[in-house]
This record gives sequence, C-alpha cells and structure tokens, in this order.
Amino acid sequence: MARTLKDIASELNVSVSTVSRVVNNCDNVHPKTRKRVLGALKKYNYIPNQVARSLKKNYTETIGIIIPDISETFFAQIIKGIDEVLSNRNYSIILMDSNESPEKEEHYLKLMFQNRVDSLVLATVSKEHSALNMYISNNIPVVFIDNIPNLDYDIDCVIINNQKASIMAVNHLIGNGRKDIAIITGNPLETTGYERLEGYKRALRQNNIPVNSNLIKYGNYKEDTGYSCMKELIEHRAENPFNGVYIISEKMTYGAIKAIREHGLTIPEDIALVGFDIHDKSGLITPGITSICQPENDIGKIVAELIIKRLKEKAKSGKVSGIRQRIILDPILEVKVSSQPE
Amino acid sequence: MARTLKDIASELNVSVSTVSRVVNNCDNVHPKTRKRVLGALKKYNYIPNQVARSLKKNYTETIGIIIPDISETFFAQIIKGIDEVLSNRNYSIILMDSNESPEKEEHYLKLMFQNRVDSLVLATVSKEHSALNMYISNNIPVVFIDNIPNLDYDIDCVIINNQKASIMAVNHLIGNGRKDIAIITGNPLETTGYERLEGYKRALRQNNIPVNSNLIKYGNYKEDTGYSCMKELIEHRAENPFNGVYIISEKMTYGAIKAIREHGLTIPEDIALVGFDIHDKSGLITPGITSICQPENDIGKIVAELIIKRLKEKAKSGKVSGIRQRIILDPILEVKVSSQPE
DNA sequence: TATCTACATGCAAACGTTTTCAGTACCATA
DNA sequence: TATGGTACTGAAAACGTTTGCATGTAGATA
Repeated sequence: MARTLKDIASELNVSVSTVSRVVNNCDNVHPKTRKRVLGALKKYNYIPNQVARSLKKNYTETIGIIIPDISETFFAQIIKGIDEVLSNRNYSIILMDSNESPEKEEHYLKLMFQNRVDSLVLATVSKEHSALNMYISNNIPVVFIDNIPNLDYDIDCVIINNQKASIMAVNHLIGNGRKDIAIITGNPLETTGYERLEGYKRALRQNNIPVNSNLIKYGNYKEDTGYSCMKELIEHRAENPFNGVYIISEKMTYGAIKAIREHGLTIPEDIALVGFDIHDKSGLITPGITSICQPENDIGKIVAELIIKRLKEKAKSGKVSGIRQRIILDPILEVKVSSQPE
Repeated sequence: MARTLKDIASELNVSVSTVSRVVNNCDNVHPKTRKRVLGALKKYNYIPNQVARSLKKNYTETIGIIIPDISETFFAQIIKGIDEVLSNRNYSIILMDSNESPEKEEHYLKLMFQNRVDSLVLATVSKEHSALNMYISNNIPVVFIDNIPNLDYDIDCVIINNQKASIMAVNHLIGNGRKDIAIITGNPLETTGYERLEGYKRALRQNNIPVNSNLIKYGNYKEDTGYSCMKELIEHRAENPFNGVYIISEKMTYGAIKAIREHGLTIPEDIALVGFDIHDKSGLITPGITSICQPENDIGKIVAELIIKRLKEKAKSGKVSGIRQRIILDPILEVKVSSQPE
C-alpha cells in the first residue's frame, strides 16, 4: 500500500511536485497527467499526511478546547456547536478536560501549545494566566467562554449578559409575589460570580427591596455547596425569612433542591426557585424547574466563526489584528412550575 | 522570543543535536553544557514543536475518539475516564462527534487518519466499515466501545455484558411481582440491540414466562421512539396487558415516561419500569428511576490501558500483535422507586 | 610518554509535505 | 522562420525535529 507522495510519484514516473499539485487541486497540471495521478491516488487510497503538511505550512488545522468538565451539558453543547461549524472546514478539535483543576489547566495549556493548535478556546478555572503569554506572543488567537479572567490586555470572549440573567430571574420571582429572595452565587472574585450577584442586587434595588446580606450565600458551583448553602439559609429562616431563591449554577441548583426537600419544604409553595442551566427537555423533574438558560449552541457557533475570522486576519496580515471582541448574548428564562405564585 | 532548537543552539554556540539531547533528557551530555542549555531553554520558554517531532518519530502522541453524541453523559464520562489515564502520559485527544450520522462518521474516520492519530476509539453508528481498512492495514489499533460491528476479523472492544444486563433487569421486575413485561429495544441487527433483546427473552424463559412478541417494540435509541413505542404498548393494553417495562436506552426511557404520564398511568403502580443509563445522582426525578447503569469511568480507563498496551506492542515489534480482546464488564442495577411492587 | 577507552559533541540525513524557481516544449503570431 | 508567450513539469530547499555516525578530547592505564 503506497503511502506517500513519493510512492505515487515514482509509480507514475512523475515528480512529487506534480502529485502534490493534483492532491491540492492546483492549476497548471495537464488534464491527462491529472487523470493518471488521480487514478493512482484512488488506487492506493492515498490520504495526505497532515503532520508533514502542518510542519511545512506552519498551521495545523487544529483548534484546542480546554474546559473544566465535559460531563456538564453546558460545555458539551458548546462543543457540539463549535464542531458543527469547524468540521465543515476540515478543522479538528483537540479536547482537554481540566476537571476544575488550575494545575491541570496550566499543564494542558502547555500541551496544547506543544501541539501547535491554531487557536484556543478556554473556559478557565484559574486566577493565574501567565501561561497564556505564549499564545499571545505567538499570535495564536484565544477565545474565552463562560468566565473572563482579569487581564491587562484585551481578549476575545463569548459569554452571556450575566447581570441581565439575574435581573430576569429576580424580576420574575418578584412578579410572582416573592419579595424576600435569597441567592446562592459563585466566587465574587470571578467575573461570572460577580456579575450575577450584581444583577441580583440591581434588580432588588430597582424594586425598592433592600438587599439583605444574610440572604447571600457563596458556593463554588458544585452540588455539595448548593446543598450546604441552602441548608444554612433554611436553618436561619426564623431571623432571615425568605420565600424565593435564585441559584446561579446547575449543580448547585440540584444540591439546593435536595436540601429543601430534606427539610420537608415544598417548591414552589414554601420557596419559589429559579435555577441555572437546567436541561430537562423531557420534563422529568417535578416540579419543573424554572431556569436561566444559555444558548449553548449559538455560543459554540459564534466562537467558531470568531476563530475563523481571526485566522483569516492572521493569514492575511501575519498578525491577529482587529479589535478584540466581547460578544455578549442574551440569557433565556424558561418558566416552569418551581417559581409559580403560592 | 526564541522558538526552535536552532535558535537556542546558535545562541549558545552549540549544535542543535546537543540541545535536542538536553530537551529529551538523553545521557552523554556534559553536566556543564546541560546546565547552560537548560538555562537558555527556560529563559526563552522553549516548548518543543510536536508537529516536527511527530513527523520524525512517526507517531503523534494523539488518539482519536469518534462518538455519536458528546452530550450523552454516557460518552462524556467515558471520555473523562480515557483522559484521566492518557493525559498523564502526555497524550492528547482529538474528539469528533458524528451526531449519529454514518456519513459524518466516515468523513471523520478519514480526517482522523489524515491527522495520523496513534490509535482510534470508535462508537460506531454505521453498518459499513470499509473505511476502517486503512487503520487495520496501517497497524493503527482500534478499540470499539458501546457497539460492536460485524467484521470478519478480530477487534478490540470494551463493552458491557448486555445479555446479563437484561437478565438483571427482567429478573428484578419478576422478583417484584411483575409477570407481563414489555421491552423497548434497539435495532436487533446491531449487537447492542440484539444482545439486550436476547437477554430479555432468556430471563423470561428461565422463569417459565412465555415471550409475547406483541410486547416487544423496536426503537432507535432516541427519545421520540421511546415515546411512540410506549404509546403503542399502552394503546394495545387491552389485548396485550403488561405491568412492567424495560427500556434499553436513556433517551428512550425519558420518552417512555412521558407517554406513560400523558396516559394518566402511574409508575410503579400501573407500570413498573427499569431504564438504562439513567444518571440522576441528585435524585431529582420522581419517582426515582430504577436503571441499568454502565461503569463509564472504568470503561474509559480500560480503553486507555488497552491502547497503551497495543502501542507498546507496536513499538516493540513494529506490529499490533497479540490476540484482540473483548473486554466485557458487568452492568449495574440501581434500584429506586420506579420498579417497586404495587 | 604512548595507547586506549569512554565520554562529549557535531554533522548530516531523514521524516512527508509545499512552493519557488527554472527550465522545457509547444503553439500562435508576425 | 524567428519570436514570444503560455502551459506544464521537475529540482531542490525548507519546515523543526531526531539520531546514527564520525570526530575530538580528556583521563586512565601500561
């Protein structure tokens, strides 16, 4: 089985260049020659060696994705969106799952660079982003999703309007007659956690409801902290009563519901609840959970388009030029039963 | 910013070979030289070019994974398992999502080969596997998961004992007092669908219950067919009564539950139900769904270990030798409420 | 001191492509 | 027939590594 251009070339007594030109559909090769070569390519089932090609052309047609947890539907759907757009253009995706670990993330940043990905999509879990310097200084476009780090240079990112998400959630609860609304949020030092908390406060103020700091609990996005935060809230219910709660991550929402049930309280009668990123298309969870949702598929597609744009720029001018973009999408409020009036 | 071995070498007035030897930790380089080189590598933050390395060494330290749907927890968890093992060894994963399309799968098989992955993990959705020939004839180890194709040569695969899974499910229902048990299965021309159906029949026979072909429905693993199959079953309930059902995929289980609810029937009182691959760690679905579960994380790890083994063989003898393995794991029955006695 | 060994280093080829450059052959035009 | 242009082809360098081989040098031994 012939494997390389050289094999095909010597088989046909033509030069490697000619075969290469046929493979790449260049002009200036005689129709007759082209036909012969195409025949041989098919006969030997030739498939080009992308590794050699990449070395020569100085790009790999590969993009890297580093995310904290592929088993979260949110990230899986984003990847599907990216894949949809990129696979048509023969790009391949190298995927790494940092498992919420900053150390692993840093290791993967190096490994991705070593693989010379053309571009990187990053949902960071780290506070420290010096490893990104090699991407920046080598003109490799980076796109952030989900969480934006605090950097002193501009970056591309595709996120949702987190303040707006909270405002929608809180206004919805207020509209359904709840005034005492608790929040379980994330780390306020990260943009995601910060913005969602800010939106919550803004919505309360706009409705002339005082912000009660005892009703603000900080978790880490994972299920157990959702559980413990809700437990605390319930146990101090006498001093700090509340009849609505807004939880800013999928897993924390699950934990919180568990805690509410364990305390024998009912949703929405005792506590009206709005969650985040709840995917229950088949309506199996009862009561149905009202939730802020993100347009994952759109995010993925937009990320892919942005990357393509950046790579085109780079191909043209040699640099990633253009002003970096913060693309901010609108969240969606999916209303179900968990937030209904008493 | 120096980028290549050459840059570092000329900076220090040593040869490229010497720098390469330091990078790769070879012996026979003078401690003093090594120190100088290490200093420069650090100073310039050198990261080797995997593309060039791959071309020379004829392997890429890359493995390909093609699956039908990354948003299914089952596949996501397998990938996490593979990643856990492989990332320690500096392997990278190239992921492609065939989106249940045989055409896309075939395209991806070519693209993966073009990328010269060292090994391939495939959850196939196709009946046609000629595209695999290039892997076989080029000695690239392939591991099947989830579904085994009918090939005339031996293949490596890691799956669960599907007959046993069905036997566990059906015996459980019988033990809980159900005798008239329906099944919603997959395409019996695929091993997965076939084996799960066979197990169902065997379990009934072992319990001296006649197999009623009117209680066997064939879906395609997706939600809507679960729904329609269950609807059919319910509508012919007068002629073919049943009080238990076993459904062999996650999404079909959801669809079936939806249909049962729409008909005003209750689980488990009217119909006791055992599903498949239901991941509801937080117990949000009520009633809790009894389900056959697969040890995804183990599957992933075993797949990774198998690949490593094959690649070692290949490195030694130049061929993927050794007898191909069918590694068959035990399914797990997670008992919750949906299958309880009346 | 002469010889031998072991260590340290560099040279150059090779991996499979792409692409520039130069060259050849052919055809049309004047 | 001479001239010019066009269409086609091939040689060779380059991409950034690894590695076999040759070479050189230093220390040890006789």
